[in-house]
Amino acid sequence: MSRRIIERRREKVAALRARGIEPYPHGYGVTHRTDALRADFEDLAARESVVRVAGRLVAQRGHGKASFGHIEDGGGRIQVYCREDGLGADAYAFFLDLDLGDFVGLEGVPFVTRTGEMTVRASRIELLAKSVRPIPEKWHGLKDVETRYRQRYADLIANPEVRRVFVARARLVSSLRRFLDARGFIEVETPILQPIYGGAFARPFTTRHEALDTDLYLRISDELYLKRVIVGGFERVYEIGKDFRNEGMDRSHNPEFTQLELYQAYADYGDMMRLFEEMMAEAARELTGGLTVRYAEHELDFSPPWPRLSFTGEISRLAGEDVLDLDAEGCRRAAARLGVETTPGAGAGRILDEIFSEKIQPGLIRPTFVVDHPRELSPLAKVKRGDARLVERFEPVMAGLEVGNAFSEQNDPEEQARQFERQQELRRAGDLEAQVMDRDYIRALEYGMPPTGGLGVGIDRVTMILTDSRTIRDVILFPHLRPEEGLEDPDAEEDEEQSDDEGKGKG
RNA sequence: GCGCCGCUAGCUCAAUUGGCAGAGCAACUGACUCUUAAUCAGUAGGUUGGAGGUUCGAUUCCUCCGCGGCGCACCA
Repeated sequence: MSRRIIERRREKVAALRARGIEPYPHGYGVTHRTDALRADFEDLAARESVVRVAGRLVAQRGHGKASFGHIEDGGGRIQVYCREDGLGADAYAFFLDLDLGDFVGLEGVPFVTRTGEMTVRASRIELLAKSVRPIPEKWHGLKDVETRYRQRYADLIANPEVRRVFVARARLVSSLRRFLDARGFIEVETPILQPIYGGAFARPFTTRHEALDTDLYLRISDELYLKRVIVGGFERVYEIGKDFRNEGMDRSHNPEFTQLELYQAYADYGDMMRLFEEMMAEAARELTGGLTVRYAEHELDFSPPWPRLSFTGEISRLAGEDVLDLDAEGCRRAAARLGVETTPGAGAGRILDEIFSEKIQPGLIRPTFVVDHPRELSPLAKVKRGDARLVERFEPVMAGLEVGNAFSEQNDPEEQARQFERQQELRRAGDLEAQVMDRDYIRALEYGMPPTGGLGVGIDRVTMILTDSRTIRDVILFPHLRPEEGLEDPDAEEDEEQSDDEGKGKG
């Protein structure tokens, strides 16, 4: 362990305090972030202006009576130069005594070195926060994936590209908000703790409200509440927030994930497709400057319009027969011919979904809308005009990844109630992901909901695409992991040893 | 959940068929007033993820456990 290093630095903290230097002061008057300093550098250097910069000391190169270092702040890095005859012996010794990882504030005049690097020649140095734990190695960075996820702070310190991903994520979300706000959508918030969950096929997390003596669910989607808001008269609403699904985790699933859901009155799923295309094109433009995005070995072109691909049409083409004419048994035989394993007891729709997911979706690289799903798979969608076997629904797919789900929303309360009842039957038959009857939602629809288009977008997955990330864990700051064991004991031990250790001379 | 792979110093990685556990960076001591992966000389640092077992001897072989990664199954 790093016990010796940490102990030595803790001793430094104590020694500084003994000398009347506070190792954790309350602030520092910064005049320039490093990017601002860099932008203005020539001018500041020419006028020999005194600047004050602050950041983490990330490199230190001593040369006897002169030293270089780099400090890093939110804007990047800047080189600093200290020399004994400029600072005085005490201040220079203080600089040499700093450790990599310390936060420092530094006052001085900008200049350009012989090698052409922008540098601040320090005239005063202050410690702003002592680092007692060694930061990861500067050259190889921090590679161990487990440590990177568990200690994201260390990952962010060591790996600058990680920071870029999360900046991109923030810019994506802000771009989506701007896009929707500009079109008259208003952002609302709906409950995360819900007495009845709904809006998707998934098992929920359960929690408990003690005062009410009742179990609650963490929402699996925002859908049913947002449509209640549409019933209430808001015509364009959206919410960006966390949903929670009690399912397995892999490169495209985290138990909690961020979803954008939006609903627009008087719109249908065709309108939602056009909205989504434009929204993504704008986001791509803002993040990458263009409409093509590099993902793995692919170039994804976001220029609208995207191809529309019929869900059942593609399967029929593959199966060599019209799968809409088949019952569950027929679908099962078709799946078997295609070499797709099916879940025992699954209905026709579910089997078609299994065929699609395995045989077609992985090949959908360029942004594509998969449209018109079987009714059975979509209890909250309206039937397709002209074909009662289908619903008006689409899923945008890119690089083989589903990034959303949308439909012309079911607004007939009787039909919705029938769909819920069918789900109840599936539930009784053992399908844990079947949807739950929500009588209050039916009551809301009974007041009348205008024809409405709805769209859900997986923000994490879109971020993956736009940042060329292979796993969802790379776009979530603190992805879900099993709890770390034995973390607290060693720390307690450490403290204990430190306090009663005087006579033992450990090491 | 099941299968395969991994876990060695603070970080990144080595270690022949089972035979004294090593290097670079970081750390520590010293030299060096424009360096930048600074350089040079030296020093210290390990319960090899944990617990058992086989063996004269285990980082290495076996069993169990923990954590992670990948694949399979379900979803956005």
